[in-house]
Amino acid sequence: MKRATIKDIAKELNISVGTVSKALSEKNGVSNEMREKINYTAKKMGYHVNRVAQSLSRKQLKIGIVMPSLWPEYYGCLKKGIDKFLSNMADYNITAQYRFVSSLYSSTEYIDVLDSFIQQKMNGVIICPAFISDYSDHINVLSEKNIPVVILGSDLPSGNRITCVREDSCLAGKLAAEIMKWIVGENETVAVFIGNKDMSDHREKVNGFLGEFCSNTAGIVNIYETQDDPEVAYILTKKVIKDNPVIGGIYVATGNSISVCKALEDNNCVDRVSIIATDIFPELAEYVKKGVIRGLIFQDPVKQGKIAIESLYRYLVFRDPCDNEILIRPQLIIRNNFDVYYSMMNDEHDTKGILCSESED
Amino acid sequence: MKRATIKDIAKELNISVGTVSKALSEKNGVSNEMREKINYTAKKMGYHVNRVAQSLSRKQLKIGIVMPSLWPEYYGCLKKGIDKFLSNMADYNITAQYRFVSSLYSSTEYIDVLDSFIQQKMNGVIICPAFISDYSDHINVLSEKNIPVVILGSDLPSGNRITCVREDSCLAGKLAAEIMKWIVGENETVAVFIGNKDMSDHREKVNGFLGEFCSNTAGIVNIYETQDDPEVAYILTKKVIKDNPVIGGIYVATGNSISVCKALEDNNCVDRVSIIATDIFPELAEYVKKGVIRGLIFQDPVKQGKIAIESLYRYLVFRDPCDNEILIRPQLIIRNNFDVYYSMMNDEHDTKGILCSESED
DNA sequence: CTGAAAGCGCTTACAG
DNA sequence: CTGAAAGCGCTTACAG
Repeated sequence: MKRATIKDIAKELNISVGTVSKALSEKNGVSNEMREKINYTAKKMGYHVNRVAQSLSRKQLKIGIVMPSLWPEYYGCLKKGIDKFLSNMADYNITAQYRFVSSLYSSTEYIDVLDSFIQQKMNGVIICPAFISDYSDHINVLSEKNIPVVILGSDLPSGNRITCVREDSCLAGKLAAEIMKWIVGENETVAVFIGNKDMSDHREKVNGFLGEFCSNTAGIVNIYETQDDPEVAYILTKKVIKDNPVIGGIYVATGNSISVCKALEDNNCVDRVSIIATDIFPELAEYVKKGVIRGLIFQDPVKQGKIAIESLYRYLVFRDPCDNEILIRPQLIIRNNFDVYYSMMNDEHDTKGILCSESED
Repeated sequence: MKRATIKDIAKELNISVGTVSKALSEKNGVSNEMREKINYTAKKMGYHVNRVAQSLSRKQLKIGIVMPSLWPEYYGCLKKGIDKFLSNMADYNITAQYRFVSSLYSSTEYIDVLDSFIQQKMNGVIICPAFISDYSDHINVLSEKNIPVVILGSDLPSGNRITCVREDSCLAGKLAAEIMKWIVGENETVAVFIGNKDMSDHREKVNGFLGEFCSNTAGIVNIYETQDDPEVAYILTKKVIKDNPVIGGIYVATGNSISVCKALEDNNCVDRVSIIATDIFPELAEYVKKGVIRGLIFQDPVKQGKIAIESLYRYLVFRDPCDNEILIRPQLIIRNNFDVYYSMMNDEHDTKGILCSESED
């Protein structure tokens, strides 16, 4: 009935609990022979470490986190997820230090921060990459020093990390396409707006969308880059609806849906063209209600942050192996459930202590 | 920097930690004067109890759970959610006892179980109601003995419970209707299948659906009872498609979607009639792929179970207040994301320890 | 390499 | 009503 403890193992083998503890947590200072005996007995007795007792007694875990200070709408959500985990785990003897880099295009800042994390003997590190990313060597330095690294938000081309947590972009594109097919007429065309064709997750969304949308129809699709600039998105929308008289829908796979909606309104096209948007912003509510935006693909960045630090914690404390990549599944939002998701995002009381995980299972 | 502990409070007031502990956990045996001084000082020092230390030292929490043994597809999911929480919280010194009642229509079995829970001095109780429910007096007996009760799955008409965790049926109906409007043609009619018109959550789904579907169209809708019987659902479908030559969709708000799909196939109507189904079953996969089922409203019963026991635990240990009712928001599933949800449900490795909650926030 | 001891922050019988 | 002490299951300097 009662679970076996290290005390039970120690008694069984007539040794001290300290030795058992050291062996089981893979520390040095135990002979191989002893270690094997202990592991064998632990397995035999069905021993599982008690995490509660463990976190009460071990010394504090130090996590370093680095992210851009720009784009708070996005990176702020990742941070919110991390903070949420941290506050839930406040009793678990874990502490985190944020460092913010000011440029999206420079990697020297990242390198400096990473160095300081090494000097501070952080137990683990989370990196939210910006655009340019040629510091994979430095990630390898961390991993050589046995400091595990989790990449969060979007992946890096290389570097030795334990996992990368990001959205399932391809599925996002597919879902958008599946809905789009229901909404647009048979002979209408469709446009896709993304930020940048060179970014892998943007490309994945497009590929997902095209694969699904064109699967059993002859849907004609054009792809446009907004550079994640609202003004570009506005002008582009105007141009697209002028150039394509039979356009029926736009999939805005990036954050500029508000400008797109405005442009549609200003040109009296809201009845003709439907929008599938990405993620939730306060300003979207109005367009969702009006039916200009017919659906949203929500890629829960808060959840991404939560999962990232949870994975790191589990790796550090339980030596839990990580999948090479953790993809967060996008959620489908339409008019009627917009409110619940929206209030979920803004709810302050959701910071109250929470116990049991929503790791993607 | 370091958080205040009861030791700090005791030192500050020159008293023993035992007294501080007793006062803070609202136990007897502390003078009012002392209690107030301690509470004041605790607040002043920003004290928060360390839940980790607490659960290591307190005696084991005993939870009693009673549910029907019938309908394992449904109640089994609620149980799975509870079990998931329990396994995540295995180190938290908490134990549960399940009791199963064999009839959906008798309340004497419930009363017997509840009595035995009282005798066993359970710290808290979870009740999953069946159909007949005239044991609210007994729920009040529990609450008089300071045994908190959580109702799970569907609510009871009365009785003093701390909360009830169930699906948001009205929203489920609304979502089904919003999608249905996209799918069916302007002049087509629609049918709704529910289990029983007398059950409040079934009625709520219908009301949600009607309110949304008829809002800005002249959609004609007929409501049918399947009695949750696959054969009835099959016959009914046959009848409905015969009687309504222009029917375009059926919202199956109950668990019989497989029979409905079969009936459509057997009568060569899959191209004419689209289904919006409820919840995920293995047998649905085929019909989702084929496009017979165009959308599913998933009301995560596993999550309901998880949230129910989490709420009870939090109430017991932290005295966290509960909302009178906790409604789980339904998720929208279409062809492209069916697989992720399906695998999520069946995944065994998701029972591995998990830390941080998905309580509805 | 191994062990004895102190400690993490709390609760809980048991004395006084 | 209050306090001293043992204990929950583990880790970690420190001796030997």
